Amino acid sequence: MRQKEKVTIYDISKKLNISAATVSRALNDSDRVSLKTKELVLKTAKELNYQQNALALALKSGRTFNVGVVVPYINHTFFASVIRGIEEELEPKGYHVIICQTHENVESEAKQIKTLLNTHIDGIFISVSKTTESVKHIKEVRDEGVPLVFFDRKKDISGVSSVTINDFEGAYEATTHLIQQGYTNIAHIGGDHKLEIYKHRYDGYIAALKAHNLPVNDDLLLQVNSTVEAGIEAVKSLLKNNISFDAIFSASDYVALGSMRELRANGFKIPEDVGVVGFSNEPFTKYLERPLTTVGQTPVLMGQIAAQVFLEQITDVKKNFRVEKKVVLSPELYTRDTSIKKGS
Amino acid sequence: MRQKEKVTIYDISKKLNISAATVSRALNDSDRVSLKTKELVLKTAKELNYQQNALALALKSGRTFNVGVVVPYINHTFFASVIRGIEEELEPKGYHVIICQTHENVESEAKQIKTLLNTHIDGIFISVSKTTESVKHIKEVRDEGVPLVFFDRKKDISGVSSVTINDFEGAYEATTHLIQQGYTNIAHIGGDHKLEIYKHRYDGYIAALKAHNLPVNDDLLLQVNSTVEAGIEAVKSLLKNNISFDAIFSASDYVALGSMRELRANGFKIPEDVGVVGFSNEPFTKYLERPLTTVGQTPVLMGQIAAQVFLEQITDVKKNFRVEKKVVLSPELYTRDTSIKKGS
DNA sequence: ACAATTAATGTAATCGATTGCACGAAAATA
DNA sequence: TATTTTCGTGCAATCGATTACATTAATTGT
Repeated sequence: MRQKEKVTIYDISKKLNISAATVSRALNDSDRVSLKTKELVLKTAKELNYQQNALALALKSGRTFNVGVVVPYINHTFFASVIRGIEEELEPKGYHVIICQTHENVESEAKQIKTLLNTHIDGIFISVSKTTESVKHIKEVRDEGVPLVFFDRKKDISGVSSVTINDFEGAYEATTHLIQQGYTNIAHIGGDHKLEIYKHRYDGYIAALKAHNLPVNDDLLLQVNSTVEAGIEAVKSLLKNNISFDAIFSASDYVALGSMRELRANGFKIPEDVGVVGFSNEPFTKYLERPLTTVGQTPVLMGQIAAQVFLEQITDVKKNFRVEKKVVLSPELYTRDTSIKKGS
Repeated sequence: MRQKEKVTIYDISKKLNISAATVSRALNDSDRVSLKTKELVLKTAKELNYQQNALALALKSGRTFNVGVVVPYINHTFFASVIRGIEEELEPKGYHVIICQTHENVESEAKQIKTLLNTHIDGIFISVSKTTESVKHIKEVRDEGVPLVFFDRKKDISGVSSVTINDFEGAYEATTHLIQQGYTNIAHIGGDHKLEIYKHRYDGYIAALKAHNLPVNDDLLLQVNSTVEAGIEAVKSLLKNNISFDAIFSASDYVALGSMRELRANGFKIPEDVGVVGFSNEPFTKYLERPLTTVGQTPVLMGQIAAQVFLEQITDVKKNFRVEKKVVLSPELYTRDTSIKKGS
């Protein structure tokens, strides 16, 4: 029941009357050890239930086989799925994933990164928080020579790779879909443009309107947080100001959900009176009484690719040169109830 | 841009022409170092931007200040909130939380635990997976002398502490609430009794029926997975078999959601025709068109308390004795639309 | 049969920090 | 002034594994 004494290579070496160096070489399958001793060592290692001490190895080699993933919230399906993708790709290679959440707070983000560096992780995957403006803490990672890969929410830093989706395209398609359904007065409830993704979604929305010769009405443009409450408030404010609209393209499923709730509370029918499209394909969107049309982002794939980029990176570092890789994935529109006009 | 050479205590010792031992003692504020050298060391440490090498320290001391949290899914709000609670409590003490998910798979669970042990974490928090029957991998943790704390989903192992909620009480209250609303034919869609929590919820349901002199009808008892799909299937099966019921107490919000969907698809009105109560107070329950009555579990508090139990444990281990602590929290019923009969 | 290879193993330093023990110097005591 | 404490510091071992270099033993060639 008490602390089990750990078996070391010295225990094996003593038992076999050979040096620890030979044991180490045998365990690492070096060709400078006779087959006989190799087998002997392996056998006794198994007998004594030897487990390599990861800390000692890490101290010596500088590699921990741990990578860090930094996300705003782990309970957002999107991020959880990306993490899943990273895990799937890296676990077979012996890596372990350390997950950190920032709760959309830069200070927390900087702190988490610092802790990760201090834990000597071999690489960092990050989707920056909304409040992140200064990228000093991120540049530090790069300058320490630790591979860093952005996913989804990135910042432009030279020498740093990223995997994102084409938010512009997703927004363009979503908006175009609404237009094709006959909606002409489409509001856009987006997010803070400090985050590239929201800027791109906004741009896609605008481009789609222009491509179909629809006017851009500033009254129909809002920037809010990605929460149900914010969606409720957004619609309240539109209604209060007597701004007319017949559709909402939201940059967030949560906001879309809140919007719909408030619209219904005010007697609007969806999609008859107002069409709604969200963004992210959160699982709940599929299970609503009226399933929500939304833009899906292939997050698992994003994680897998981010992991691959990391793996390339570390082999490149060995070769002593560094590539900056920017991968952009294509989103997919899930057309469901909230945007299909009955008449059409 | 290249690997920044890390500053060690030897760099400081060289610069000041003193031994590394003195530097170490100065940095640790030992009383065996003169105030003068202490200040000098601290100053140069800051100048050179010295960062203690966590790996070396861990190798020497045996403590990493990392704890592992093992959960089925990180994107379930309940688990994410527990993790949040653990973080809140442990971060100020210098601990870092490593999060692992098992996807409800025992093999994965055993593997994650093995990796955690190999990473030399200082403690493990775990909510076991549904498929976990053998607890060999968990006993190993205890036998290695690593503090382990169960939360929510536990197994009975002597010498291991746990923090759970009173599932019996939650289920009893939920069922009683339905009865008081006038429902008399209450189905229970629960989960696999291999998990204590589902057994307890079942027991609470039965106890409430008996306490109100209602018969227990085996036809109204189902065990399914905690998914929307399973909820749909469950209702389908009830309807197909012509089993009459006027309420559903589900042990999962997801199942409740699926049930409601299928009920509405078949023309049933909620709560008029059928009352529904879920379990967990998932965020979406609040935002449904008809908000769902459900049992809340104070997950953040659960995490905080689990962390406190861990902290007590490690001080106790130092004192060389071990307490087995079982904390049980009280759930809270959130009464919302789906169980309030208009008439009443 | 003896020198030259080659193969197998051992020695010791290293990664960075901590700590028991020893030693010299200064301070306190007699 | 002589002697004992106390104080500050250094030396060296330790945590566990790896690896350059040295050394011994075995094998080959001539």
